[in-house]
Amino acid sequence: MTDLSTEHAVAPRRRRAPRGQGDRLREEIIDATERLLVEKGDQDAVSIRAVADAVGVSPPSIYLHFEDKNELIFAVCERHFARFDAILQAARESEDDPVESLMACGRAYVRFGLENPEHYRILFMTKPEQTPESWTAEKVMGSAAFEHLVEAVAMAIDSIDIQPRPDPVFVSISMWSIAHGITSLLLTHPNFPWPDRDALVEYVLTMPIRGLLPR
Amino acid sequence: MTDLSTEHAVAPRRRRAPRGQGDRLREEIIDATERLLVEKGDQDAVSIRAVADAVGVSPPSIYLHFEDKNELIFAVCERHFARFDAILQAARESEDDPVESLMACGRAYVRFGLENPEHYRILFMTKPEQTPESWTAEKVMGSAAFEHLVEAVAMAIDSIDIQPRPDPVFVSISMWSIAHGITSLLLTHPNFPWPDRDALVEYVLTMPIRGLLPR
DNA sequence: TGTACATCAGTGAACGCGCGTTCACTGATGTAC
DNA sequence: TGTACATCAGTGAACGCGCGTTCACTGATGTAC
Repeated sequence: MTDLSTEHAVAPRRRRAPRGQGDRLREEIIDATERLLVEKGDQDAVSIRAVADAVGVSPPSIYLHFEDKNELIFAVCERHFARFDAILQAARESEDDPVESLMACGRAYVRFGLENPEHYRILFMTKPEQTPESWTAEKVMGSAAFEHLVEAVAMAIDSIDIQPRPDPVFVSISMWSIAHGITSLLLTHPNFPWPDRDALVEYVLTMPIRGLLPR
Repeated sequence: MTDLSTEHAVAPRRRRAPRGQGDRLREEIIDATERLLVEKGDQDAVSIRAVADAVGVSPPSIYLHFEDKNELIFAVCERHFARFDAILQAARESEDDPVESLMACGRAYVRFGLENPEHYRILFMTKPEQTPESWTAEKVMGSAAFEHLVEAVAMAIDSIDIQPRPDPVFVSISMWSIAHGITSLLLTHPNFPWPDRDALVEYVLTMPIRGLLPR
């Protein structure tokens, strides 16, 4: 470590981008922000100055590429939400049986949250006012991720042929809230004497489906 | 409104407490903090200065009664957690049938969260490091509230006589996580196009119990 | 009944901090002539 | 081939802000004599 008085990592001064490639800095800024977010584990600890230091650039340079801090965080969110969706899709396709496929989604959801706590926090646990503008519910609702979930639920429902056929959107939302419940509690109360984590996840994830089965 | 330049409400300067009743200020401070918390709807917006202004006292006076800000927030938490437990207990006793009694608990839980969003946030949605010291999981786990839940679950289980008898603690935790899931999602995503809220709550709360019933 | 004094419940002013953001600028690089 | 110039990717220094907390203090109130 060669830094003298600063608390956070300071990258060596970055070389200026060649003409016409000013946008390269934009990507570097997003990368650094995401890295900081993970390292510090706290959205509030990620300041414009810290990001600038991590990139090896001066604070005002950030403003060449982002309107304000909000927009920067938003960019990070978008990128990670896409990754989140990709992971869920991969899990879904890993199983042939529709019900198993749905369960795989659920497990992947919880795992994503536990492995990316700070991203999960920003995506799903941040109060509305603190969320970057335009990162609204419509965004989530209209997102590929949510559509994919509804699809998976619909296929599971059809495969076990329940009468009367429940609304896949309603069941999807229930599943989402249940997966979110266990994920967020595990994140906020890591020291709680949880029972076996996998068993718990398995149990609660099964519920919305099992509840639908005929008696 | 007669305040001139300050943003938040400033109480008239408070009259000094008579000899031997210095502790009266302590209660007034907790009251004011709680009021501010609800008004501002943001834990971070509650500053020592704002609290002092709300009470009608100078900032250093706070330190006569609390070690630091952390301890002040902690005091507010404790008080509210007790209230929370009382509400759940009342709900539980409002029904005779054990299963109905448990459901009443669940509904009361969700309602408490929605009606006291900022308190709920502090109690259950704050990251471990931000939580006041000693407001640990052991606190929650050992709390009256949790014991009461386990009791209610055990009674419900026994009343419907499931074989083999599931672990009431395990089921309690599942119920908690499910109630928490729907509560916290409703809080963080108020603009999401939720289906009928009561139906949703009813549906997810039923799950952990229905899942236990014999096929 | 009067007064010196200890105690108690506070206060006023200042500390150092890190923050988001703005402003006027600089200096390397490519281009026109 | 040489040079003036516009453009572009940045920079340095400063702004005002609100924060938690500390320090030396004040002045009303009850008590001892």
